[in-house]
Formats: sequence, C-alpha cells, structure tokens
Amino acid sequence: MRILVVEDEANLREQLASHLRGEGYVVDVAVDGEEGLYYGSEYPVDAAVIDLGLPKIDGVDLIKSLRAAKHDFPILVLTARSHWQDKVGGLDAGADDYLTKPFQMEELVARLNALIRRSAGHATPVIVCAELSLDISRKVATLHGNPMELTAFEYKVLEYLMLNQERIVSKTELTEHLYEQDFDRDSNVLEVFVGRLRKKIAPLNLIKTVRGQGYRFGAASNDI
Amino acid sequence: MRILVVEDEANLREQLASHLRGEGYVVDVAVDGEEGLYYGSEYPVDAAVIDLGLPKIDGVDLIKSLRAAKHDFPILVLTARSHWQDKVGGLDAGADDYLTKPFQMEELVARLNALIRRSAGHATPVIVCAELSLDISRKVATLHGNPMELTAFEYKVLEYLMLNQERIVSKTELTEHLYEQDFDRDSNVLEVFVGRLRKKIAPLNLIKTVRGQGYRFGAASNDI
DNA sequence: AAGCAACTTCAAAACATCTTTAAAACAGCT
DNA sequence: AGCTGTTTTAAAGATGTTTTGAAGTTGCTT
Repeated sequence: MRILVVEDEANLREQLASHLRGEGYVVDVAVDGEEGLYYGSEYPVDAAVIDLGLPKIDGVDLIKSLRAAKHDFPILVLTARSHWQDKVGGLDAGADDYLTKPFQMEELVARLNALIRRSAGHATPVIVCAELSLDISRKVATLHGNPMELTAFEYKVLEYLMLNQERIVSKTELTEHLYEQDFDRDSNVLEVFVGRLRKKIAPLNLIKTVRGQGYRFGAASNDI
Repeated sequence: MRILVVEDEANLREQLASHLRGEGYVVDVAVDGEEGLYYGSEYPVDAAVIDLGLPKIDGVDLIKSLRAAKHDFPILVLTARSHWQDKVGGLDAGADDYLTKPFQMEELVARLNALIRRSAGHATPVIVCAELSLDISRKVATLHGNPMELTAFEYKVLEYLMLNQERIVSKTELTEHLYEQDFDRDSNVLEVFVGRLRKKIAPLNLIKTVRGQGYRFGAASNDI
C-alpha cells in the first residue's frame, strides 16, 4: 500500500515515513502542499496523511485541490491541539479522519489501516473469501482456521489482492502500490510471489490469471 | 485502436507509449507538431493525445491544422498546471478533452476510452447488440448473460466491429487500426479471427460478410 | 465450370506466464 | 561487527496459450 505523507516539519516527517515504512507501506513524502498535490496526482496512492499547517498551499486547500482533481483516496489530517478547530475545516474540505498532535504512531497506523480497508469497501478488519480470511489490523491470514505462515511480501501481495477482490489487478498496478518508484519493469518477482501464494493456499484456486491483463482474486467460478 | 501521441519530452513520451501499448492500443509517437501533423494525416488514427507545449508547430496550431484538414478523431490535450489557461485555447481549437499534468495513466486511459467510444456514437460504455454485449471499460463481452472467453486479439476485433456497427468495415481498415504498420498485407489472419469469433457467438449471425468489401456487424437482417 | 474471395483447419512460431534454482540482500543474534 | 538463517530477487528453462502462416476447401459470381 502506498501512503502519501505531507508534513513540513522535518523531524516528524522522517518519523512518519520511517515508521510507516516499518509497517510495510510504500511511502511518498512531500514537504509542502505543492509537492503534496504533485505526488497525489502523479502516483497511485492508497491514502494520505496531511498536516494542516503547511507552507505554500495550506493543508485545507491541498485537500480541496486533491478532491477537486477527483482523487478519492482516504485522507487523515493532523492538527495541533491548540488549533483543534482546524479539524472541522479539514473534514469539511474532504478529509476522512483526524488526529491531534501529539499522537501515538500506533494509533495513526491503526486509523490508516481502517481507512484503507473501508475505502476498499470492507467495513470490518477481517476479509473472508471461502476458507481463507485476512485480518488486516493484525496482518494475519488464516486458512481453514489455521494461521498461515506468510513472509512480509507474500502478505502484502495477498492483502492487495484481497482488498481488490473480483477486480482484475494488473502487474503494473501491483508494483506501483507495493514497491517504491524504482521498480524494474521486466522482473518476474510478482509471478514468483503469486506462485508461492498459490502453493500455500492450494487447493483453493482463488488467484486467477487473466492473460495479458493481470490477476483476479475471488471465489467466483465463472470467468469474467 | 490506433492512438497518436504527440509529446516532446522523451520521458513522458515513452511512458505514454508503453502504457498505451500495454492497454492494447496501437501507438504512433511524434516528437513535435510537424511530425504529429504528418502521422495524423497519414495514418487512420482513432484518437490523439497532444501536449500543448510543443516545439516547431505549437499544440494549438497542430490541432487547428488537423481540424482544417478535416480529421475528426477525438483529441485529448495535456497542459501544465501552471498554464491551465492553455486548455481553453486547446478546446477552442478543436480538442475534445484535457488533462492537466501531472496525471495518472489510469485516468488518461479511461478518458481516451470514453472519447473513442463517444466518437463512434455510443454514449455508454456498454454496447449491446441482440444477446451480445460489450463492456468497453472492463474489456469484457457477455453472451446471453455469460462472460465470454476471448483472447486479446479476438476482443480487439470484436470491439472494432461493434463500435462500427452496421457499417461495412474492410479488412484493410481493420488491419490499419489493429496492427502496427509493418503488417503482411496478404495474410488471412483476420479471416481466421473472424471465423473464431463467429464460432464463439454462434448461433447468432452478427458478423456478415460483404463479398469484396469487408465485414458488417449488426443484427439487421436486410442487406445493404 | 472457371476463377476468385472467403472460410477452415492445422501446426509452427511467438509470446506470456509459471517453476525452479541459486545468488544477493536482509534481519536477528552473539 | 560477524555469523546464521530467512526472505527477496534475478535468471533460465519449462509449460501452456495465442497468434500467425500455409495449404486445402467451400461457395459465390460470371
């Protein structure tokens, strides 16, 4: 999953970026609203964390611009406790949740997880498909009731596919959401991981390949 | 479908070309307005993507020249955000839609699809003919309510024929829109594909042969 | 019926995807 | 830091599907 962080204060910015990367997210960092608008328009981000007190373009204006440009990924705003009224402006402008500074990284991660999950159309933190279920908040997959042994990357691939069930997800889309920008276009890593996942969830045939287009996760038997 | 891309910046140009080819389009690339005018006049393109800040002939002039030469394929212009006023000039000159940089490839593809579809006279992304329907945006054909299994090329042929319903489409026209330039003129590939398509949509007789002229797709029983 | 255009069938070539393997990179430990 | 086991990546070959070329058949049109 790809997160855009827009924060002018260097210290907090780096802390956010490194903590989110530690959680397995791909992170784009922007130091001001202008850069934030650029990244938000250029890359397929899955969620954004935006500080409301930004130089150049104000946080609220950034959110308005992003929404005006029809970007509908969830946005979590950060506000200083002293300016808590700002949060109203942020939510009005189109943000989905807020957090007042100072805050715990764990809480930020939990809320971000929830936002991403809900934006993919899942109300609960557990996605179920046939005998396979995925607990997004605990990052655990369960097969026939037994927790699966997945490596970090295997989990990421499975999560992205399950969050986008029944939709064809191209290899390009997967790399863009799961890797930092410098992805080698003609590498077969994804095929290797899909292969491993298939082996681990066999005999369930949940990951279908749509030749020339990508992969589709789902229980549906009829082809699309 | 054949797309003309006119973009001077090498990086973006290659990105556009490779992404559109990945989507199954045939792509002609031009580095400046002069080349753009040449390709637009010489090849039967179905749509064009034109950057407004071009050397030699300016983007707006290129559009005017193309329109003056009676080329009526849809044109999508790209403008830098800082020069957003340009878009008005582009639209005035005869462009059909615009996108400000930076943008996401998915959006460009979606708009291009919509433009091509509408220029063929279809308002919605789903074209229906008897028991056969085609969802252009999802690239899926449905027969009697069941999704059909079509290969990439079978789909392309069917899409072109359905977008040009009731019109006689020659084999030359099909190859020019579906293949890159270097195509063996006296090959019978198209006949093979039409044959496969007919078999798959049988017993519906929607693809009629007009001897000596080409094929005509449609439910109409009376000959033209 | 001859001549031509379109159709069918089939197998080779081209291509996309999958599998296997081993090297490289990484994380955890001492 | 250096060692060890694990994860990720790159490369190469195997597999399976799609596309193409070729040869033969059908059937319209004159």
